[in-house]
Amino acid sequence: MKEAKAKKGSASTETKDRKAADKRKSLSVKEKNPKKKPTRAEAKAKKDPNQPKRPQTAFFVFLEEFRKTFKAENPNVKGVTAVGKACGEKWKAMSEKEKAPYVAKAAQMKTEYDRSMVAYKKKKDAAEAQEESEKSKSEINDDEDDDGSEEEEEEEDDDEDDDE
DNA sequence: CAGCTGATTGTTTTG
DNA sequence: CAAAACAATCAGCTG
Repeated sequence: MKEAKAKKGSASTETKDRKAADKRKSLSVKEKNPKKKPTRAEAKAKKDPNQPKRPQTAFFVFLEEFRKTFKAENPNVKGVTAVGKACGEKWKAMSEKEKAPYVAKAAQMKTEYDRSMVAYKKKKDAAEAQEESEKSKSEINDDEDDDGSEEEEEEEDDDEDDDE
């Protein structure tokens, strides 16, 4: 029943939000359209085992916790959609201050991701170099040795601004 | 039996 | 710069 696209009368609250939602869903995972060739598909095809996944956003961090709360009070909840919607509205209702801890957590995750990305980048760079250099042949050299060479350092400026 | 879908927003990614 | 994709989760449905 996916054809049931009838959105009926949009209950209440926001109504203009369905922009990237349907799109992303339509052609994201699973290639239904053989003609369509999403660019990412190629990258996915490779699916680098070392490529770190994207860091969860503050919303996701909040979502994880929210799910527990939501399910705790709504054990009858069935799918993720219910929580998603509820969380979405709640998230919007939350003040930045309340989101702050979640945002901070997300920022931390991003930092970790950044670190992983550097390591992955090095590997990737080496892999590409190897690919270009050696077209065919048996590679196989799996040893990790660090050689600090190029690293991107980011400075963190602490500026606290609190306003209510 | 096994795997995808759906829904939320935010960050990452690529063009 | 902007649009697209994907990040987690979980239960339900489909092949």
